[in-house]
Parts: sequence; C-alpha cells; structure tokens
Amino acid sequence: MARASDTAYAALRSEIISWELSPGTVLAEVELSGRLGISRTPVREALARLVADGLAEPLGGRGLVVSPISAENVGELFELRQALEAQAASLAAVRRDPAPFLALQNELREVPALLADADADPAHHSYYELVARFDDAVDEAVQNPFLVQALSAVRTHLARIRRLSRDNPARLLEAAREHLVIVDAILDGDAGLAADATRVHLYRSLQSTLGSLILTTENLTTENRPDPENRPDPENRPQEKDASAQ
Amino acid sequence: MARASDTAYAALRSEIISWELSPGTVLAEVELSGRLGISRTPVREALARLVADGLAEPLGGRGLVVSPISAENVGELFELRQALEAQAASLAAVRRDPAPFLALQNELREVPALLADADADPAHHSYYELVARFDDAVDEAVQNPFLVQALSAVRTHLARIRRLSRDNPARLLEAAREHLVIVDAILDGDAGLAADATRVHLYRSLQSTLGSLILTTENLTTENRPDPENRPDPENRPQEKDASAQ
DNA sequence: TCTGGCCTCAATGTATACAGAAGCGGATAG
DNA sequence: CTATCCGCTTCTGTATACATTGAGGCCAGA
Repeated sequence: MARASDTAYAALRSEIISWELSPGTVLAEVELSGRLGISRTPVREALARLVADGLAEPLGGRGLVVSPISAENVGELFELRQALEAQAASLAAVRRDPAPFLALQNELREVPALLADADADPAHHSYYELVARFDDAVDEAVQNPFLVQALSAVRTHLARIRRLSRDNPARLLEAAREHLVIVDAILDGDAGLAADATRVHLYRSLQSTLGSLILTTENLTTENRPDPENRPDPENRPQEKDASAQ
Repeated sequence: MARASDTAYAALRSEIISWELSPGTVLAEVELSGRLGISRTPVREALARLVADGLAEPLGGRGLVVSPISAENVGELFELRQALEAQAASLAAVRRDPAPFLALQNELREVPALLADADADPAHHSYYELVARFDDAVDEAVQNPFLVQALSAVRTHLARIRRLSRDNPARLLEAAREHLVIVDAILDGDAGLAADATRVHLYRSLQSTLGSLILTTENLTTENRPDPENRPDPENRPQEKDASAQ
C-alpha cells in the first residue's frame, strides 16, 4: 500500500480543488487524522505539502486554513499563467516534434461536431479531455522539468478556480479555434506566433472567466464556518487534469 | 525561539545553496538529526520542504539526495527564468510606481565607479547587493504573489548555480548597462521594451554563465561520496539574495 | 569461482506520548 | 453592565518508540 502521507495529501488536495473543503475552512490536525483514519504525523506531512502548493496557509500564527480565493487572485494567476504557457508554446514550436500535434490538429478540427450533440455529453468531458491532452503534449515537447513543474502548480490553482465560473458552450467552440491556431503555429515552428496565439487565447479565456464568476461572500472571506457541508457544485465535473480548458 | 523544523530547513537549504552539501550527497534522517541536535520529526519536515523546492530528490524509492546539477539544467532553468522575469519587468512597467526605479537608475549609473576600485570590494558585494535591490523593487512593483513566489523558487536554484561559474568583472559592467535599460523601460512605462530588454539581459547572462562553467564530474553524477568535506569555493561570496546578478 | 537465495541490519514510515503556548470562558472588580 | 485578568482547555510542535521495507552481505551449491 502507498504511504499514508501520500494518501492523505491526495485526499485533501482533491477535496480542496473540488470545493468539498471551501476556502477558509480550518484544517485541524486531530480532526483530519480522525477522519482519514491515520495518525497526526502523516497528516502534518500532507498539510505541509499543501502549504507549499499554496492550497493552504497559516492563519494568525496558529492553525491552517484552506487558502481564500478572490477575483484579484484570478487575474494574478493568469499573469503567471500567460508567462508560462506562452514560453511553453514557444519552446514546443522550436522543438519540432510534429507527431503529437498533428494528431491534436485533427481532433481540434472535430470539436464543433464533438460539442454539437450536447445531450450525449452535457459536461463536455470529451472536450476537456482533449484540452488536457494538448497540455500534456506541450509538457512533453518542452522537455523542461522546471517549466513543467511551474505549469503544474498553476494548473492546480486553475482547477480550483474553474469551479468559480460557469461553462459556456459558445466559449468552448471559440477556445477550440484558438487552440487550433496555437497548434498550427507549433507545427509551423513559429515560436513567436505560438506565444502570441497563446496570449490571445488566455486573454479571451480570462475575459470569459471573469465574466461568469460566481463570487459569493463565502469565497472571499478568510473566516468561514468550519463545517464541511457546503459544496457549491456537487454535480459531476471534468477531472482535475482538465485545468486550462476554457 | 523559532521552530526547530524551520531552523533545520534554513540550515540545510543554506548548506545546499552554498555547496557545503554538494549535489548527490545523501540526506539521512538519523545523521542529520544528530548533527543538528534535534529529533527526526522536524528533520523530516525540513527534508519534505527541500524536496518541494527541488533542492533534494528521492533516490531509488528510498533515501534522499541533494539534487544533481548539469549544464542542461542551467539552460532549462533560464528558459523558465526568462518567462518569469520578462513578465515581471513588463508588469512593473505597467504598474507605474517610479520612485524605487528612479533610485535604482541613479545607482546603476554609478556602477562603473563602484567596480573601479576592485581592491576595496574584491567580491563585488556592493554590486550584487544593488542587483538584489533591483529584484526586490520588481517583486514589489508587480504586486503578484503567484509570480513572486515562482521567481523566488527560480532564484533559489540560481543561487546554487552561481557557484558553478566564475565572476567576470567585465561582464558585470555589461550587466549593469543591461539592467539600466530595463529600468529605463520600466520608468517609461514601456512594457514591451522592458520584457525585451530583460530577455536580452538573460541571453547574455546565460552565455556568460555557460562560458565560465566549472563542471567537474562530481557535479554531474548522482552518486557522490557522502562525506560533506568538499566545498569548491570557500571564499566569501555574496549572500543568497543576490541570485540573479550576473 | 561465480551465482543465487536467504538472512540480517539499517533506514524510512507511522503511531503515540509529552511539552509548551495560544485562545476561550468565567469570574470579579470598576 | 462592561472590561479585564486569570485559569483551563485544546491545539500545535517535538521527541521517542514501534513497524515495515529495502539493501547488502554471507553462505551454499553448481
């Protein structure tokens, strides 16, 4: 069996990202060790990793809380994301490994058909999974562990933020077209265009995200009620990996 | 007194950055707890943070080692650094808070005089301290915790890499001129130019770094002798903060 | 002599016990 | 009635004891 601390970390991380633990929720060691059925030691280890990820933060010297989120955070996160993804796309263009991007090109062209029958896939899983494969292809192409790790950290926060905004089918279509431009640029080996197309995509994506924000006061305050019984969106959503989708 | 785990983390981090613990050195919990005079628990916490920082990594499932470094790593790190610092400079230009940069502008103009009397300050502390203040000013100006944290992580690795390359007074003069261009661009509010000037600076900086690399086989291998008695450059070097200098 | 398997040992991973400190509640005085 | 102070409770931080797993060495057989 895997290590208890890894299990605890994965469980807590997932609960934070999925809003089962909403921002501001107090993370008490004894309570968590009881709930997860392990001792305090691995729980502490998991909490330390969450703090390093920026998913939890100390509250007044004693005690940890799930990191609060604000609209401001979204903008700041996108400033970082833009820098990283533009660089990643640029490098992917330079690396010139066309195979995976040719496949993505074909699939992205089929997105309108994919999104057409909204009844079959109302949560658009297949679309988000395609975008996740795009991210994976870029990660693979850049061949840069430092950059990939930084991107991964950003995607973690994005996954949490996505639960703040509503999906918009029209926006997904547009996003697919933007992705296609990026892929085309990468296949052309045009690093500058790949970076520019990425920035365009993220600009539009941020616009859309901010336009559909669901900001209750709960999300903004640091002091939330500690009861874990409030998930804003219990219905099935795409997996964690599909962070950078819309 | 501060927490023992923080003390241990700071101590180990400092030893890794200063090459007192060279890449590949095994980090054993019992040995460290004995050497630092604390129990294994806070040592484990410190080691976990080092792994999160990328300063240590697991070796074959069991045991940790100080992360190896290679010339390849340097290039990869600079790819990330370029993305982050270009974005940071660009944002600093947009924010339009001239005061700190006006001060830096004046000081950067005095750098030739500063470097002239090499006898008074052979390690060029005053120069590196100026560059550190430049970094601080940018961090302050961008007003973006996500970006600042990513930059901070990069600077940690840069600090370690700097011990791999020799200082070059001529290069420092050139670097000061490049920094001055960046500051001018920020003061002009020219985001594009600030980003471009940053990329120029980092391109030259990488050239210089790679050109003066001191790569013994020790630095490349994962399996080093575990004895901690080999620091390649025991003479006084600028503090940790002066990471992005040359 | 070389190879393979077993066994021992050592180091990590987990649980628990102990110490200290911060917050909370109650009681008392103004 | 309110504010402040004191004591208690509960939580974090640290140390230590226990479990478990992987590595290395030794012995036996080919």
